[in-house]
Amino acid sequence: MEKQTVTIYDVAREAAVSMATVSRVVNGNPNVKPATRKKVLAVIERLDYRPNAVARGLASKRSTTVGVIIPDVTNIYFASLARGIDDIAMMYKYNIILTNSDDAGEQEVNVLNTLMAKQVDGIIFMGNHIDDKLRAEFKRAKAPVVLAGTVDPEGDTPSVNIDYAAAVEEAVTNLIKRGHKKIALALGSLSQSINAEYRLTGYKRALNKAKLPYDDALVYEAGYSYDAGTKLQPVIADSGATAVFVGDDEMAAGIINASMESGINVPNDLEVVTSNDTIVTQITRPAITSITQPLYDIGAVAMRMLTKLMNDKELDEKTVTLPYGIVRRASTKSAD
Amino acid sequence: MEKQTVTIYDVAREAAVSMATVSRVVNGNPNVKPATRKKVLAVIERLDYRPNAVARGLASKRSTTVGVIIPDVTNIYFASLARGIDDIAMMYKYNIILTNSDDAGEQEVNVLNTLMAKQVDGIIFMGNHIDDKLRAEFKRAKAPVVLAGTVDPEGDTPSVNIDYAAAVEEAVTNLIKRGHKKIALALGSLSQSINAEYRLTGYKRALNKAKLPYDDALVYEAGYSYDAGTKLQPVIADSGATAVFVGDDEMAAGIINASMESGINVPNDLEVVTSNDTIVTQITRPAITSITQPLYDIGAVAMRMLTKLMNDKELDEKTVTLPYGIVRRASTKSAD
DNA sequence: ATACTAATTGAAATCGCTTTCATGAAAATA
DNA sequence: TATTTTCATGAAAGCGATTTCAATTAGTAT
Repeated sequence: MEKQTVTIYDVAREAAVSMATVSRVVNGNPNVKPATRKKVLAVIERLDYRPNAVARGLASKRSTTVGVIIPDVTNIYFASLARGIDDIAMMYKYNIILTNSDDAGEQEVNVLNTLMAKQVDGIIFMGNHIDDKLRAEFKRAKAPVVLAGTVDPEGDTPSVNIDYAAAVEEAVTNLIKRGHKKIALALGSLSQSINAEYRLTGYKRALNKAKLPYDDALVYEAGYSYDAGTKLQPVIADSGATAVFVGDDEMAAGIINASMESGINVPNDLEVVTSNDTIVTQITRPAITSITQPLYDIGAVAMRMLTKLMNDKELDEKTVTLPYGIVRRASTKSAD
Repeated sequence: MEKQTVTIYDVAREAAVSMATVSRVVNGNPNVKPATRKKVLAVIERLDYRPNAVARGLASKRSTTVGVIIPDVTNIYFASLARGIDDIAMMYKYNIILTNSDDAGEQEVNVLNTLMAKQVDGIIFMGNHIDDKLRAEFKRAKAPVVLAGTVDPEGDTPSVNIDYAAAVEEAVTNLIKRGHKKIALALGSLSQSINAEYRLTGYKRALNKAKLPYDDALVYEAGYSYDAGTKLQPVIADSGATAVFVGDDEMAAGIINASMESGINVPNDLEVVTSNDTIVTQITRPAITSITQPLYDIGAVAMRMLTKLMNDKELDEKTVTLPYGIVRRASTKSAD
């Protein structure tokens, strides 16, 4: 009792025209006499004909589908970018094949390959690190790739980001201005270039400018999770740091809650600044001062760039840097 | 300078076999002499041949792609389900076309149709409400549909859920046991059946059992967001309720924070219980007592059911009800 | 009317793969 | 050794569209 599918051929027959003509009206090709168009449209309506996108993809070599590689959908930061991506994609009539990579290099390469096999017209990649293997795959891919919220120090792949180094530098400088001498830096893995080459750089620049010594021991590599934050807190407390810049909001929440519970007051004993301005920063008590990023827009702009690339248009700029901000909340003392 | 694509035909020629044979080795068909297989594999390797999934899909009428309709990826609850879905999908070699519907009926129907046009082999639907139109589309679709974390009172569509009514009943009963007489119920729209027909039912059952009067005025329809919670809090405070059951974690967080800030102590003046046990429940202070749901598993099980359906197998049970729990945290006083 | 250009159509080739069916070769049975 | 079966393989017909190119019609200017 398989449901019967109506094909372009059925429409052509019923409307007494050729498949070519049906194809034209379906695709809005103007070279069709209005009367013919009307007739075909009527048959399409009557037969409830829906073009088969797969057949169309094979014939036209365009799938109107783009691949999106994301470390983990349940990560609000990346999910927010994904939302921006999908909205713009939908606006341009593209669909999204979404796959989680867990930030694992091997998995990323795999996923990239299955996406290419599915003939996606383009790819948006999100991740915390890009290694040579991945870069090689990007080059090899015949579909354009755009990075969203993802840095590649090599910079040959188009990307959309904020200036992480500058943002961290500014945030840390604010802390320094308020008199802090020992400022901890709580990040994810330093093997990820966003940490090693951007956040750490911004941190060091701020110290340098203020002629404060850089101390390795104040830089922590932990996971990007609430639990990682709670576990890291005692270590930070022992270090004697009076402020901490954190690379992830949930981790910051963990640090704050663990601090308060062990009698360390935030912000009086420890000021905390975080990176992503997700809803988490508003939920904690105290709420968390944070770098603000136009998350949705990072995704949206990346997708816009990709549509250009997919239509063989030139990009105005290969590396788009969106503005960031800093919003002060209760986890830091009032400025100056 | 278009990159040249290697087709099955090229491989066949180079290996001096027919396309059929190449197809067989690519698909792991056992009817190929080992020597031949080896030879073909070598050519595939040398030419770096990758089967075109679109062509394959057209020929075989299976796209190894499933559509996933989600209200909003940035909603942790649904994103968690999506993660479970994707992991299992990947395990079975399926890819996910993910689209946001914003819970809007019209958009849901649209999306469903473009998914069908893309020839997805199956669909997983998540949403807060299913109306007749949508149900009709499900029937019309020739691909199987499974609901994840989504109730349909009509119950003809296979689905995976927890027993929301029972969970709410238990949670509210716990509150009643601790002496509460006026318990507020903060939900999303009552036009959504999960609220109107399940949560509200569970709430009423608990009251009934305890012979407490049901009062319309204690049931609130708000949005599922942090801000909705902060806005709703003063209203709840005015109602004289001493406890509240909330349908969404972020909303619960808003209620808690607003309460504490206006001098209403949680749990002493107001006990709060929420529904989804997302990370938010651990981040707030006090942390929130919550119904626990196996979010990841709901998605995973739904995807497993879908794979069966896609392979024309019978389902053991059409409606799967996974176990829920209740985890006590600081937003309620210690039981009994 | 006549010739010429522009606007509409249709025929047929493709897109890259799967799959059925026929066939020759090799293995098993008599 | 003759006869069946079983294995491996290839030829070719789709799958359901797009797209090129030629043919036909309609329009417009002599």
